[in-house]
Amino acid sequence: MINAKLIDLATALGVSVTTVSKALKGGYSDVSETTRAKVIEMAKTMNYKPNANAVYLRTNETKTIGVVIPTMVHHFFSIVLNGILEEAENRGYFVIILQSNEKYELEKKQIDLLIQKRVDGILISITNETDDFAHLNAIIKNKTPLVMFDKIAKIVNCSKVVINDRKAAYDAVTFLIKKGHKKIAHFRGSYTPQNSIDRFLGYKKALEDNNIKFDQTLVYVCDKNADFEDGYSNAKKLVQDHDDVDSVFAVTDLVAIGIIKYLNEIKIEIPEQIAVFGFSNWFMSTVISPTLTTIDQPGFEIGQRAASILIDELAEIKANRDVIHQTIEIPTSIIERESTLRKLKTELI
Amino acid sequence: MINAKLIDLATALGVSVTTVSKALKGGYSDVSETTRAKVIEMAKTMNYKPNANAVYLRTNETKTIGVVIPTMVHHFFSIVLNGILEEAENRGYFVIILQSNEKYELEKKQIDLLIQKRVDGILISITNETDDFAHLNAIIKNKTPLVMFDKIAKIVNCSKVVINDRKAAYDAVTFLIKKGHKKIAHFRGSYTPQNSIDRFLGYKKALEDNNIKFDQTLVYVCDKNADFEDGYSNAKKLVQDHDDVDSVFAVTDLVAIGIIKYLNEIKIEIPEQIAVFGFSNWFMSTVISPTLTTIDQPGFEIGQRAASILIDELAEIKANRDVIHQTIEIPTSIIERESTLRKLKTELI
DNA sequence: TTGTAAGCGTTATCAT
DNA sequence: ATGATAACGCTTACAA
Repeated sequence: MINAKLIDLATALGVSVTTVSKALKGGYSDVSETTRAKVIEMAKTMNYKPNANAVYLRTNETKTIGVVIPTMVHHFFSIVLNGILEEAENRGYFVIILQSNEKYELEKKQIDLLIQKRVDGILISITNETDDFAHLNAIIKNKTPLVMFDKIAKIVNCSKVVINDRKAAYDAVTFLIKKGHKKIAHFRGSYTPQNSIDRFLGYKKALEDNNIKFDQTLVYVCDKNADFEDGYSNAKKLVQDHDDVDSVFAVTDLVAIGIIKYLNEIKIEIPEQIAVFGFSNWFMSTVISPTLTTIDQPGFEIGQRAASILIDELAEIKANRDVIHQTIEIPTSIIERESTLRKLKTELI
Repeated sequence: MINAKLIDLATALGVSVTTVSKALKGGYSDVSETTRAKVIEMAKTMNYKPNANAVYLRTNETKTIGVVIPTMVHHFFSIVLNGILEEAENRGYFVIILQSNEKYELEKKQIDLLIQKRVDGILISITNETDDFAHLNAIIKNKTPLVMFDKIAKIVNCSKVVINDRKAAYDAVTFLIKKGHKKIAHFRGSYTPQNSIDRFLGYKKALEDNNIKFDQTLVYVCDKNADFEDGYSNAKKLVQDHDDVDSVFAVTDLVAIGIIKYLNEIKIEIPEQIAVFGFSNWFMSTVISPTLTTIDQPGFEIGQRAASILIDELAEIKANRDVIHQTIEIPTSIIERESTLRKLKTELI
């Protein structure tokens, strides 16, 4: 038998569809315990599973949230997704995940698909390309709650979950300065994404606040993809251009690992000659030699909070209450490992 | 306006719902080109998006496939998912992704949810725990096509996409033997998963075929999670137990990287003293020092083929043709890197 | 306590 | 070439 429906249970038991429906949902005072028990029993033996699509048509709820991210082949995003999935599951929501592959056009298309599915709400981390937000505003106008996380657009009127990239970068560079580093290079991301800009600004501010003159030639742009290759090739340039550089703050762990790889190859000692500081705390950072000092960017919590806020807003709307958008900043922290100079230990050795 | 529907377009244009529906779908000969153009125009201005749930109720198709995997925070699975997403998108299907977190009970629950959503078909890679397949057989009985990939159960009657783990392992160990290694340890996965068993059997067979006596004490079980920690701690044991071991074949890159990490720490040279061979070709393998020789397990293709077969079967069923299940073996290959002895290069240096 | 019937948005059959 | 209408599976207001 293919997918039993309410009427199948009803005829099998000789009662009405209404009774079956009420019995299964529970919370109705007007169905006797005995019939209720019988219905539930029968549902189990006939392996009844409610048809979510039909349910939606009546209730206007799909109990589904849609997620659009640039890519899932990315440690950070896969952790974020985990946070989203856990929160959604705990609160009885499905999750549909779509990738934008860092393409604006695809992002638009994916949102369209989610709307066709009539998801109850949408979580999004936008692409680096995205600079027109009409498709996001359309979602909001459509009364579908939207929560942005990680890669957000400040201008869009919705709740957001972010980290403070500027502060985190500031802390990282200050940490290097405190350790005695003076000539600190920065491998930045490309010019458009907000977090790339913010990390750069944090770097610059930390230098200024510590009376170190900002030197544009110490800034290298990783605009390919802010990945391993970028780090590797720019590290090559760096040591050619500046033989006296004593540390690098990289926009991403992947870039930092590219740097480490190159420095290892040409036998420059890390951190004794050049210290390296990453960003994100990917698993890989614990595995590379030397292990990488980095900023922990708590992906799981970001995902969880984003989902939680979205589902809260859904509840508010259902209860006909006003939704107040909020922007949550998840705190980051420095994870100190081998790739930065640890004065004490070095002195002991 | 919240989500325009057919009737909104119809009243706006002064035509019937039927006409609008036909015009939008296309392929109907009985609607004039002029009205058709008008309808499409109006659909655009009113931002009409069909309600997928309502469509399903009529067509019995959700154009959605469900995917259940142990975890997505895993390079291999995230690549597989990419393959699935690409194929599904090209062929006009949605994808709902659920995680089982390696828990049998959760796997069952996730399948239930997919059935409630009335997905057209299901792709699954089962958990290591799963040894009862009633929930999978129920899907099949339910006439929902099922395709298993990577972690499969031979006994379940459906199409499958796999790699030949035994052969791949056999090739890996043969490769080591050809390079002159004689005392080859194996860090295997736990006892239940089929691919862990198969890789072990391939290892054993390669030894036998090359007249190397199988030594049980050279086999270490990574049963925690077949992860980095397992590799690291077992490497410690290995060098204590066998000071003359000359190579290790690891069940997974992650385990291999744990080994490399430990050997690096105690200054054992790789590959000169001990060669290391991984399995899966994770990105990390290209980044670790020395880079890791491994088996390339083409995740993208696995995902793509699995999705393709599933969607093909959907089409067969729709056309009322018989479905013939197939088992596809995606070929693997050896990726040679620094962690195994390369006779020529070493001699040159 | 139980049942009848309308309606959700769409498609498809049958008239016009 | 266009439209009226039934049907998909479910929930719920209302009736019995």
